[in-house]
Amino acid sequence: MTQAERSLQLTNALRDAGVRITRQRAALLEVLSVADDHPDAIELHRRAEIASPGISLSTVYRTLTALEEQGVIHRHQFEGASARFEHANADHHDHMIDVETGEVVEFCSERIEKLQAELAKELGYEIVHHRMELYVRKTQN
Amino acid sequence: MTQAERSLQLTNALRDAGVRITRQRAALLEVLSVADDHPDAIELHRRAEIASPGISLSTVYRTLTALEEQGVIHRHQFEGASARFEHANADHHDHMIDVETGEVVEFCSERIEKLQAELAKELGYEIVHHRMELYVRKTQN
DNA sequence: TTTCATGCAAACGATTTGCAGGGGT
DNA sequence: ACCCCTGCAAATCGTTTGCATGAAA
Repeated sequence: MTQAERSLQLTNALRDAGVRITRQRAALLEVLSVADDHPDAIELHRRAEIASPGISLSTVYRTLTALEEQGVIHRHQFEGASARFEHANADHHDHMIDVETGEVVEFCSERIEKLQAELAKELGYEIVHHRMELYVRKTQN
Repeated sequence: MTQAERSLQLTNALRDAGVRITRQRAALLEVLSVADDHPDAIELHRRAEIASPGISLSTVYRTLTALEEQGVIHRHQFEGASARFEHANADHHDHMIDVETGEVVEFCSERIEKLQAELAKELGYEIVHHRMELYVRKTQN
């Protein structure tokens, strides 16, 4: 499936869910699908203005909330920073945040996930979702 | 060592670090050392008012920041909630948050910690600190 | 043509801060 | 005495919301 097909499929699904695809929303969807980093609302606003000049910050926030509710994007609240977003089409993963640069690296560990589930079960719980963030620094040499 | 001795030792250490022990701070330290839950600033303010009537919320916030800087307490930013605090005299642990009740359960896994360190190392990082939160629900039956 | 979405400005809630007076040490 | 700490009120910052207008469907 090409990128254009995937994009069309997504907008159709959103329309079916009652989410109107306006110029502003199309711009944000494009910006999000292209992004390979984890931008915050302000940065997304900046990027969306290129395709949709005059788009307001409230629209950005409202759209991000709507897309999150539809499961199209994920919202992350890293320490001491405003919320950062990413497209949800990748597999589940967790994050390492470079404390010097703010750069985010994705990683995944089946083994950790399994241990988490076991620990929860032992205490009589099931996991609804989890958050695991490693605040890291580049090792010398 | 008795509780009273531990408390005296702590206030002496704080004084040595240049942190004056005022009536308000003593009240907060007492409230924090007695708490077996993870209260937020508003709740701590409420509790501190018993020992120190009229204590202001700003003083609570300022003191919490100071105590955190001294390593006396830990600050947790769980999802969709204001910061919650706990005394730092226990061993390292992570948290499960019951999404229905907001109740917090502490847990610890050497194995997970080890895996985290390995994963970071593989990517050329060392862990400064981490955050692992399991948002859970009581299992039926 | 009926909603739902937008832009603007104002509201929000948690937390921080400037200032003048008070209290540890 | 010195200067840090307090209470108050106002400021901050990211985010949300009320409202009148505009545009998907």
